[in-house]
Amino acid sequence: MEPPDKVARIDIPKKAIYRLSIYHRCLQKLHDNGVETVSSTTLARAAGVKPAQLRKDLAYLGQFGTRGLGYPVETLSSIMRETLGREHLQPVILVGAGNLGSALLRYHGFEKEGFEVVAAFDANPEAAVARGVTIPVFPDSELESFISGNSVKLAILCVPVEFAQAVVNRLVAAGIQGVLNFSPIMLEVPSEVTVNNVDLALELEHLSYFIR
Amino acid sequence: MEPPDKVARIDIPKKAIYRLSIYHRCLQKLHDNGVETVSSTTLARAAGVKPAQLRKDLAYLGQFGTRGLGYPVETLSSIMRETLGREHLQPVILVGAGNLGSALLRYHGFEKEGFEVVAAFDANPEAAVARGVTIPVFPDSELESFISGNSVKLAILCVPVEFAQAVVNRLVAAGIQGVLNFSPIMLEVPSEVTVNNVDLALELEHLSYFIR
DNA sequence: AAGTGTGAAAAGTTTCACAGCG
DNA sequence: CGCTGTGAAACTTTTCACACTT
Repeated sequence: MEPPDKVARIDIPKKAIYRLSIYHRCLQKLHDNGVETVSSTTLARAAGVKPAQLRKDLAYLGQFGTRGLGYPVETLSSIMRETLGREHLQPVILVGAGNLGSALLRYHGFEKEGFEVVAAFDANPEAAVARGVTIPVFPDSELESFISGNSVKLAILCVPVEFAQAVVNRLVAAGIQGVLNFSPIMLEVPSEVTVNNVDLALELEHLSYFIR
Repeated sequence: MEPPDKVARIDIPKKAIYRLSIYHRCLQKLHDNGVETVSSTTLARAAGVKPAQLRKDLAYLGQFGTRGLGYPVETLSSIMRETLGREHLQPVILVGAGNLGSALLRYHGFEKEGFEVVAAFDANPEAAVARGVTIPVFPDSELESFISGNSVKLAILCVPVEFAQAVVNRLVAAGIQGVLNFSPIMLEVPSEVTVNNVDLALELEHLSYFIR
């Protein structure tokens, strides 16, 4: 028995999904500038990809272009918002408001792109507040009740590496379905949960390979 | 005329290089625990990959395993340190000590993995110092002289998105060869310069696609 | 003339399966 | 026997080239 999954989603290649988010961002900028139509060549240049790849990626969403003219910015933008699951504002929680975690909270880089970080959790909430965090910081014992009470599905994980697996287990048990993990560790989660790793030291190490 | 490039480097697949860094980290941990030999199955599990892939990846470095036994932790570790360009401590600068930049400086996640952030640059150095940054923060006018004077090759870029391209142009002109870019923009650089993007909002957007 | 949509070729990556060595 | 090293197969992703539409 196949799950009654939402349309199309199954066949879009993983890497294409990343690019769709980039296109989405470019389209928003074009829309803000009053542009109504854009060609694959122009949008591809803005996104840093080849025109053919852009067209192939957009084709996963359906046929929205007009030959000889290009793509309608507004239409494409809302189709993508829907496909990417961004029609509704997603609440996000942050777990581990230490050095990095509290920095991300003050950074507000997520809010700018339309995500609302609604609460943070830490073993020591007072310390986080003292670091200048303005959103509510709760003791981590309240994690489970907050997640289920507020139907939170996304979490940003910034706890020290030795606690990461234990904490993610609790998050998953409480209903979290997507985790942005900043710990340098491969978390083990059930297959229905998605983990994205942001490993800063790894990125630097990768760079150091390419410098002569 | 081919450049007299260092051995092997040319044929290692891009994605394998990321994994080599992960293996390197796992090997260091094993070494700290006094383990002398490790099998592909064990190391693969620690790194979160399949044994066959691990063996294929390690084979890019040469033949170091002993059949029936496994790989020598110490030897492999130093081969990898060399291949990844980590024999010598690489100095790194950070440009843009605002909210995110100064947070990364206080985080010390890079130092833990053996990179030394030697200086930071900002249009307003005093503000960064006030944020509790302890390494020297210079006005950005001193970027060029510092980079060439100290042979810096790696930079972490945390300036606001509208300045990112202009700043990276200066970095490249001054001799920077690798950039860890936190701005949500595709930077244009000459092909001999490597840019790694860390786009936090993009990662969240990617997650929101996968949650039901 | 300009620009999309798409099959088919090419390139890149992962997995398999097993020969061969210690 | 256990475990590496690897050629070949399978799979995924990118690029090309051009028919087709406005």
